[in-house]
Amino acid sequence: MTMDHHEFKDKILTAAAKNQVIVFSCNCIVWYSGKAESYLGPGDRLVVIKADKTILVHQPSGAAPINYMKAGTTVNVNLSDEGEMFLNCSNIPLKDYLDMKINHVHFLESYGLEDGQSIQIAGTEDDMSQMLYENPHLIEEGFKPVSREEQTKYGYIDVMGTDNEGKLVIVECKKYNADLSAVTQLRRYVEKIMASKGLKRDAVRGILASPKIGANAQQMLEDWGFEFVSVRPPKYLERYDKNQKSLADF
Amino acid sequence: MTMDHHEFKDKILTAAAKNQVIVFSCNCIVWYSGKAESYLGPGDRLVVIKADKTILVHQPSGAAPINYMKAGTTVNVNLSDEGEMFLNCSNIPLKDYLDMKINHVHFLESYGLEDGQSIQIAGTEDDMSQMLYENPHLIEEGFKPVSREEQTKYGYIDVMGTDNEGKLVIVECKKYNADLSAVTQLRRYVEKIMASKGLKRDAVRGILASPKIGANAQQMLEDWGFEFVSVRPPKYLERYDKNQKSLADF
DNA sequence: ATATAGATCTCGTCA
DNA sequence: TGACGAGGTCTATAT
Repeated sequence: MTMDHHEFKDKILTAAAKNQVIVFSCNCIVWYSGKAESYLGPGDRLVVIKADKTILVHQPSGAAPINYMKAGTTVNVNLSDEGEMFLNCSNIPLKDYLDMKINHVHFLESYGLEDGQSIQIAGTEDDMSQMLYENPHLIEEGFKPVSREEQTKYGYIDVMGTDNEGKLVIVECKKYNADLSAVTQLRRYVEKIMASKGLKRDAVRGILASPKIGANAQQMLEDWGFEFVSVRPPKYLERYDKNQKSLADF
Repeated sequence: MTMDHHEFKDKILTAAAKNQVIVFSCNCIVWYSGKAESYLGPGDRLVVIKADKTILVHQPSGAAPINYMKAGTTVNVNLSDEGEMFLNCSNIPLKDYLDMKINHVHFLESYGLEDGQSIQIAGTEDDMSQMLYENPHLIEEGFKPVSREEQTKYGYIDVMGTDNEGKLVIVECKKYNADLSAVTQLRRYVEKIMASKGLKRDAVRGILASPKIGANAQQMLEDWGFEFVSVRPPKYLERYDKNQKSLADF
């Protein structure tokens, strides 16, 4: 495909005005200025301009965009007298600027995409805290949950309850590996509760519930008198088989 | 553009075999199973298959992909007897599976992208800690930095030094707003140093250096006897003007 | 491989 | 709008 600069400019501006999703591949140089500044030398990239004017610049490898602009960006194409082409993007409220010198366009497509669907996810930390709330014996025998996802001034405590001696128990759960920040997070909640209820340290138990915990995190947990309970994340829906038998389970 | 299933399958597999970057727009349903499970009902999406077999599924809005697969994924296209088409992606080592029922393809392009460039970024937290190391008066008069980015057993301490009384000072810097986790992070470092050097609490000062700090974080900081120093993130390169005069500065 | 922390994090949620 | 925390975070770096 050959595409001259004027054709590129026309296609971009027309599609952008219609809030189409635009994608093109090109050889380019990229400058960004805003919360940080960056420069990316010449190379081939894939550029996406979304319906909400989110802009993504992707290299041929890697999951994350190498450069991007948030939704609400203004897009312009400018041609210089010397025959150079620039894609100039600005988001004034955010003080973000992204500029590309486009040396060569490999292809360009645009289309009006319609999608009102929201994703449904199972197996999150929220599912895990719900599992613990509904199956308190997974923490220990005698544990009585009182609240879940308590997002008050005490903090966003996953599960709170009492043990068989009536002592307050605060549970922080992690889906995967519990690390140092998980321990400090638990500690922060315990201290908030202590302060707000005027309790002493030995009147509150802190429990970190996760599949596993790192050695350093374990040490810090013990140093602070907290406990670790090994809990597997909730069993997800069965992987649907090749006949899609269980697709309807969603 | 009209494209039948066999043509789609052929184009995908051919381009994937050549490690081209593939992008197509389609109406589809998406299932994911791996670290979690998800379902996304029918809608229009943009799908990218990169040279390293990273796969991204994007909705028309938003910066983040709604589904993705990490590099090294195996891609297949399967046609059912009933005329249905599926893009089946699997990453066996990661136990990740992504499957799409593709109802209609709006467009498809692929191209062999070459890009050996690495991005250059200014204005990161690392730049900020370097600025403080080289301009210690920004912390306070008499501050003498000793180490930077100390990633030893003591932790990843941004800047460490001594004040004009010879007391140990630990600085944690944040580019933007310092929040509760920044305070607990600082606290963790101070405690590690205290423990490793056998120092008492009043022998170590902890300073949080950032442009601003939240009210709750400020309170926690004071509760723990730490200090806040207002520091602006490093001045970036001047925004290049419209004549690209300063582009060569990179 | 694991551990640790930053990120122009993004995204959702709630006061 | 800001604050707070989760994320299939991703990515880079060090051990």
